[in-house]
Order: sequence, then C-alpha cells, then structure tokens
Amino acid sequence: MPKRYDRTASPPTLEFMMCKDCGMYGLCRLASNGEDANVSNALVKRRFVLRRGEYLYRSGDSFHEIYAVRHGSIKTYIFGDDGRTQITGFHGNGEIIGLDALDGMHFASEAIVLETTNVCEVSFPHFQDLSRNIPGLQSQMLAIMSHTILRGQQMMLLLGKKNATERLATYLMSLSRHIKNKSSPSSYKLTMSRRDIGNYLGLTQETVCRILARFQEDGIIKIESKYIYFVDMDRLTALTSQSRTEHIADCI
Amino acid sequence: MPKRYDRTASPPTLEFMMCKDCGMYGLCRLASNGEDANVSNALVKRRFVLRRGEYLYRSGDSFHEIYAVRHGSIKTYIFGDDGRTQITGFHGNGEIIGLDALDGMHFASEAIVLETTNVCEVSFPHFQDLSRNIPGLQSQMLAIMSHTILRGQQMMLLLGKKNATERLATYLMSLSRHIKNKSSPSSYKLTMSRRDIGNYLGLTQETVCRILARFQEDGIIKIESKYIYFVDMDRLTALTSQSRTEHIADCI
DNA sequence: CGCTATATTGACCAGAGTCAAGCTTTGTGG
DNA sequence: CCACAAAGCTTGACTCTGGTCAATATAGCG
Repeated sequence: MPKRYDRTASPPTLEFMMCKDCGMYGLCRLASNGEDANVSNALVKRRFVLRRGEYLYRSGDSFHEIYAVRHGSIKTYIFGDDGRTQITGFHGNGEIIGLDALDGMHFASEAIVLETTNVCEVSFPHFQDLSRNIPGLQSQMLAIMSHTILRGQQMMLLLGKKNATERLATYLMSLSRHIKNKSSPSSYKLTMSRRDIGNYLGLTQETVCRILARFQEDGIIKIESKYIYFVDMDRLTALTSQSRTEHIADCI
Repeated sequence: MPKRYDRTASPPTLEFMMCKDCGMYGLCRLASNGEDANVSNALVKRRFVLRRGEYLYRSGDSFHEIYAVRHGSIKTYIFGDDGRTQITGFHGNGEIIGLDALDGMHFASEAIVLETTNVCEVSFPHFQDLSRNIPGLQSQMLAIMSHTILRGQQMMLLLGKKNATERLATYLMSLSRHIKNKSSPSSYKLTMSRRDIGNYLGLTQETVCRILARFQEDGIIKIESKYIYFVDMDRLTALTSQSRTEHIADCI
C-alpha cells in the first residue's frame, strides 16, 4: 500500500537529467548569481528519491516546499466533495508541482509517485528570502504559475469541447513532446495506468483501451503493454481537433 | 458588433463597490503603505468603463496590464486549434483577470464584457517596480495566481467527473456566493446567455435550458428571463455532487 | 413595432458509460 | 525460479445521458 516516504533514507541521487532542461533552471540560475546551477545551488536545498506509490504530499498537508521533478513521473489529483477524484496532471522531467498550495498554505491536492522519481525541493520561505535580493526571481515564478494557469485552460478546452478520440490524440501528442530520443518510431513509457489516463481525460478505462486499440489498428501508434510507439505523428496531430471547415458555429 | 473600447472616452466612474471587497485590495493596500486604498492608490493608475460586447483584451494582444473587475461582469475564453472556443471563466466584482498572459507576454485568451463594467487597470511593469520595494506585494500576487490555479483544477473536476445536473447545480452555487443582498429568495442577474453557460460547463444550451426548467419545476430555483431566484439552497447544494455512499469505486 | 437573437421544448440518435467475462502482466512467497 | 494471486488490461453486449435537429416562443433592440 502507498505510504509516506522516509526522506532521511534516500539512496544516493543519480543525475539522470541536465539541470538546464528543468522548468526550475531559470530560478536556480538566478538564485546562484547566474552561475551554472547544476548539482548544487542556493535555491535547492535537498534532493531525494521516491518510489512508486509513495506520496510527495497529501491533501491537507501544510505547505512549506515546492518541488521539481528531476527525473521520473508523478501524478497529482484533487478530491470532490463526494470523494470522486480528478487527476490534474502527470508531471515528468523538469516540471514543477505544489504551486496550487501557495494560497491557503495547505495542499488541496495530492501527489503520488508513478515510478522511481528524483525530486528537487525548494523551501518556499527560503525562496521568498532570496527573492527579496534577487530581482527577477519572483517574476520567473509568476511566469511559471501563469504557464500552469494556461495549461489548466487548455485542459478545460479538452474536457469541455473534445470527444474521446480527440482527447486521447491530444494526450498522446503531449506525451510525444517529452520524448528526447529521436529514434523512429519514438517511444514513451506509460507509467500511469489506463484508468489514470481515463480519469485525467474524463473518460473510462474501457474507452481509453478501445481508442488506443483503434489507433493501433489504424497504424498510428503501436502499443506493447506499457510502451507506446509513435508511428504516424501527422495523422495523430490531425486527430487532436476537428478539421477547421466543420463546426465553426460555436464561435462566440 | 463587438469592438475594441476607446479608453480615452470613458464616462465618469461610478463607485459601485467597496475596494476592500476587491480581490486586488491586498495588493492595493500594500502598494499604498497600508493606507486605505479606496478610489486612488499607488497601484491602480486608471479606471474605466466598458459596455456590453466590448473587448478588454484580445488573443495575441501584447501584455502590459492586469485588470480587476470593479463592478460588472466579463467572460474570458480561449480558442482551440479548430476554432472552437472554451469559456474559461465569468468574472464579477473583485476578480482579477489577465494573469494567464504573464508567461509569454501575449494574451492567449480574450475578455469580452457582458454588461457595463468598471475596471481597474494595473500596469505590470509598474507593479514589478513597486514590488522591489514592498515585500509581500509579490507574495500576494503569487497567492492570487495560486488561487486561480485551484479554480482551474476545480473546473477540471467538474468537467471530467460531474454530470449535467451536478455541473449546473455547482455553477448556480458559485453564483449564489456572489450575492450580497440577503433578501429571501436572493436573486442574481445572469448577464451571460444560456449558450455561454453551456459552453463554460461543457454542455449545450438545450441541456442548460432543460435542467434549469427541471430545477424550477422542483421548486429549487425560480427563473424570470435573465434573473434567477434561489429558493432552496439546501437541495441545490445536495445536487452539486453525488451522495457519499454511492460510487466510491473511483477512489485512487 | 417589427426584426433578430436568444430561449424553450420535443423527437430522435449516437457516443461513451456500465456491466461482465476473460486475458495478461506484475508481484510475492515458497 | 516457479506458482499463484492480485491488479491491470481488453473486448463484447447493452444502456442511457446528453447531443442534434427542428419547430416555436419570447425578449431585446433599433
């Protein structure tokens, strides 16, 4: 069963990912006076490793830190009044999470680790101290939060206007952007379950299965259990939204 | 047809709303050294009035200002690749908009005025200047943005997990919170169309009509064209989510 | 006062959900 | 290293909620 991690027992950190590809790199570099912020810097006080099923934070936890996913993947979700959950994001290399707790100083969401994951921790009070002396640190943070707001709006569009096929295609496209290796067909490891994908996209796991199967039949992707291979990105892109000629009625 | 407003031609501002009830009040007061920030202060350089159908900003406009709705209502929306639109919010008294443009320095969304509306304008560069000298100004802003992120997440839950009845009930509850007058039954003027409500909630206007009609039949609300009267708030609250006993299967 | 946009209501339909059964992968303990 | 259990995935049959299309009705605007 999932349990809270023991931060003191973290094994030695493996540096899977360059700092300069991290969403927090701008912050880290500013905090370190423009020096290369790799490995150790003024902003990040701690790094640690979590394993699948462990929580990074739980709903109601008091907020002291924000986190960057250095390598791995984490899902975040919120609870409705009736106990239903909505996954609000899957967060991979370089992404920053915990920003939604800043108002109210308690986490409204939970973050659970999907695979062995390496996390950078930034003390928020420490961040505030630093930003008094470093102009631009706060603006960087505002930009990051603004970006998070934008992603939320894109998600509303997906959930409010797109059908199941478009949702899956859009989701797969967003995965494909995270791919580094340029081998063709490029591949991605789905660390989340079909049920998680469905929850995130406002669909059931059955619908996710069926549509992935159809994409595979049509030669757009190839699936081998947890791995997905992107075969025809052009056709996948075409499926993310309706062709511009149909359905312009909904313009405001 | 909607047109961009002429800011120089603004008629004299009527002060409908107390500054201390505004979402930006914390910022304004901090910027004014703790003095009461009403009417004029160091942060807000300009106020103006827009009329129904006018744009506050358009997609692609370069970002210089953020705005607070002093009195009135504004809808914001984004475009999908195929031209479909998703309304991302209806913004009433005291709400702050324009925060999504901060990353990228261009507006991704549009804001269109639904009724004669009084807006406070804050120059973002000016805000940044001020915040260098006033600790806490930036943290206030971070808190406001964090709150916006939370609202986005709640919206994902609504769009991803709730059925049409729950969506409408949740929406009406959120309207009822904006009501000042305590007369019973309390009322709210719907400045947005049924189509707008549907667009926002991921429904069609027909579904919105039908469910509002059913709420009225059931004596939960009363509708007189643009006005809605809240008759039975308890039953409305009960409709916003499923009873806790059913459907706990979806817990993560 | 008439015209247009918006709202309402009904009949019908389809996309995605539900339920169920069987299959595959993963993890655990002997 | 294998056997078994549990969790996750897949597929099919059927259902139902909410969308679509269409025909009025009403309201708001000039």
